[in-house]
Amino acid sequence: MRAAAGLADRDGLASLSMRKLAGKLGIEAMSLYHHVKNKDDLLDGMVDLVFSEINLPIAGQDWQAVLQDRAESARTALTRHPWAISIMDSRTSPGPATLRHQDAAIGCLRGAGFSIAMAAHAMSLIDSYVHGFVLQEVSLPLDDTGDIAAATQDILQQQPMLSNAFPHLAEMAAQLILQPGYAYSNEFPFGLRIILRGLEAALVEAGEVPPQTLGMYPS
Amino acid sequence: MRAAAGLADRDGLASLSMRKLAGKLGIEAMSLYHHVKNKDDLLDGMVDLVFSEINLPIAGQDWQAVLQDRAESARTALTRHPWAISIMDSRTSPGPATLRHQDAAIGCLRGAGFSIAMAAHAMSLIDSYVHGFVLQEVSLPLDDTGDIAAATQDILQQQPMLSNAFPHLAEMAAQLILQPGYAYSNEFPFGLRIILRGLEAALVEAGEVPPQTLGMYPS
DNA sequence: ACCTGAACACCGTTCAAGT
DNA sequence: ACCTGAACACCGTTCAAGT
Repeated sequence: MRAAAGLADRDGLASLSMRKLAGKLGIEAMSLYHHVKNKDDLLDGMVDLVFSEINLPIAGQDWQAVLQDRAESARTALTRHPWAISIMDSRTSPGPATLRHQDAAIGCLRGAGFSIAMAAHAMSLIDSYVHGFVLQEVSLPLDDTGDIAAATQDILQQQPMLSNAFPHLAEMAAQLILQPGYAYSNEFPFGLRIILRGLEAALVEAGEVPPQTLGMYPS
Repeated sequence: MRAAAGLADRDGLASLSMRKLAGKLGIEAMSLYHHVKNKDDLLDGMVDLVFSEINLPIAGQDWQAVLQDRAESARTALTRHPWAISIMDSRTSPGPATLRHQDAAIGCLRGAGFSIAMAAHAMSLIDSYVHGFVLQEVSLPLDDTGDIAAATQDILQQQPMLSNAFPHLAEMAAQLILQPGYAYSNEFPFGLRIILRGLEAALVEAGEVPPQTLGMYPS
């Protein structure tokens, strides 16, 4: 699994083949089938390996800290293995690390007073945001220095009419994206903060957390 | 493009090949290369086709209605073509429908008083949520009736120890997911509402919308 | 139990040749 | 301009055979 993840990290998921993986391990391709059922089974294992790199939520911490650390840690692991996000949700048989992680997260929320339904709401919202953000982040056309400006300028220069046809996109490109120091990654905390605050408000509305404890969670 | 999307809708993206697409069109595989540069070019066109099915935001509407309709319409189009979400963000050359859509959305936000930075924040947050939600939604192991209960029970029964090792997952499965009538799709509005409310609050904090107009947007 | 070579049914794409 | 057949360098996987 580690060898497979390493190859996918370096060359991309598309160029990971049973033959190349075997080559890296110094064996023949067919020998792999004694350790995994098929390539799908290999991908299952690789995804579970990534999940094992995400911080395990710690019971007893306040729920906002748990969700924030979980979101940031998941994002770190998923950007370290850019191939993971495109296959993790479509794996139908979750591995042990995946199950352990989800169970711990739900446990923290339940311990903090979340109802089952509200915990499901919260997990869906956070996971959707994190997965969707990473999905966009890992597929940005960055150059070697991690800069998006060059690629953006390429698109704009391919069609000089573009600035006229799409004035708002052109404005955003010129005044924000092409500015030195802009990085899409920095958009992450804004959305995460809005989501955590929103969950806090929803909890109070649902009467699942006493309003007077709100002061505990600086926002 | 329409033929390619139809094949991918029916048989999945993995089984879409240049040879099969040509067969469906009654020509030889190599003839396709006179209409697209390569398979990547074909995928670009397919993604742009999906974008063309998303409602174009209408200038002048209030921004919450625009963002909500955009989110729901995007989700509809993306679930109609389940293969799209896995490739749409990694396309590096956006097509005309894609650019037109993004430009119109930014225009609506700018017209409603959003700064450029805040519009970028809002687009990133909404798109991350919608894409991430659909990414999870389209890869759920649903049976023919669209029910997830069977698959969930399969996982639980594969490992009877599972309920002991992962009590919170087991509880959520038994008391929520396996209940008749539960559908993951119904989680969508909860997160969307939290995000729209949060953006409203962020706008007011940033002084980009006068607080007294808040009454216009029922939440 | 673990590994191997040959083979099968596929891929995307190039190229020279047709109309 | 548009299409075609043969060919090349790949795939995942099966199977019978080895140690």
